[in-house]
Amino acid sequence: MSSSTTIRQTETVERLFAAGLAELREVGHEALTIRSVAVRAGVSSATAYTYLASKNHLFAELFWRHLAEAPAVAAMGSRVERVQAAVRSLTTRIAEEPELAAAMSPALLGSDDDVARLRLRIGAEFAARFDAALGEGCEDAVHEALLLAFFGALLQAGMRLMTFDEMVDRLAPVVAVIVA
Amino acid sequence: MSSSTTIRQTETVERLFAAGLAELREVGHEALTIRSVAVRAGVSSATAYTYLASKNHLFAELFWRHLAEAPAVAAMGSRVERVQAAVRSLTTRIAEEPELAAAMSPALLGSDDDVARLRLRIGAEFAARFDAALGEGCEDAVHEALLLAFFGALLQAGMRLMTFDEMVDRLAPVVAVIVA
DNA sequence: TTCTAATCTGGACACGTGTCCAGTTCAACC
DNA sequence: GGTTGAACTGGACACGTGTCCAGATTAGAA
Repeated sequence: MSSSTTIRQTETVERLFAAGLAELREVGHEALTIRSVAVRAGVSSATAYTYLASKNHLFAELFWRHLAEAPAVAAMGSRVERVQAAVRSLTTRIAEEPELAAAMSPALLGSDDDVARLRLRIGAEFAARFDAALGEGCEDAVHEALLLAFFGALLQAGMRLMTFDEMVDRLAPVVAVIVA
Repeated sequence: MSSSTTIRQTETVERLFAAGLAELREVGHEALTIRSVAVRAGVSSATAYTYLASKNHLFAELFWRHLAEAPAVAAMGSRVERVQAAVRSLTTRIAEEPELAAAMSPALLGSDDDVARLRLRIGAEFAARFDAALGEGCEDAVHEALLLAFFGALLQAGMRLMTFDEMVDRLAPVVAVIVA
């Protein structure tokens, strides 16, 4: 695989992800099909399937890319404040793309290898951010509790038991209980 | 709908759920199809679809029925101990049916009305059990934190980031942090 | 026994999924 | 400018989903 062909492939992949996001915003994750994404990207469906293992893989990748852009938070204030800031940064970022947020929960439960890889990365990203916010000398159980509560909130939002916008407010007192 | 016809319908439904569980245990939730469940129940697929809105609905219903059988815990010991006992009761019950546990997470994220109704019931069941274990005079945030952490653990197990068997041990210290 | 109304059947339908492959186009290198 | 090999195409495939409906079966009431 020479470098130039890699460039070509990369362009195709990027076109597919861009088309995927546009399609997702426009028709939602239920109505989106790989083939409709392929059409929008100006590519045959066979090509789409060589880069997108599945709908779940597409959503997981889009979510990961979106999430990675959430701003890091300043290392100032009390421990509780830092953690709350980290939570706020992540949740508001997620809430920016409601359709992506809705698509993400079921997608990340998929059993594709590509999805498995991405959810590890995503989990690690959450853990790293909470780690940074908690700072040195913090019980493992606190870190774990925080992570689980955050995942739980994601799940509840995915189940529509709360909205992604509500997450920030619901999590603030929870963070206080856990970190204090 | 006279009472006798209701009996007939009930029998059909029960046969479907029983066949669903047997099929689930045998081939797993990926390979299971509504039609294979129908065959096993000795019923046409058209009939199956009149009672099972979807695969997700089947899994959600089976999970709910299974969960409701988790033993209630005695109202003795410290608050932390009671909550840990409640968590243990639920998680061990869930772990008894690994395939059902694996099927449940994606299923509960479905958008059918039937699924939505069931997940409310299931969420309420969790909440009620934690409520009973926590007893009087407990901050809302603690209750909320507990519930979110439990949901989070379910999600992580669904994602195969941990096994359902590990849940009990991982949650014990988390409960201690939250309730203490 | 006969009628009636609900239940169940079988099989077709439109649709999406993900796979496959023979054949075409493209970009780079000689 | 031709050759080469990767990337792309188009279109068929087998399969599962969930819907539909005309007709056969069934159970119970008259």
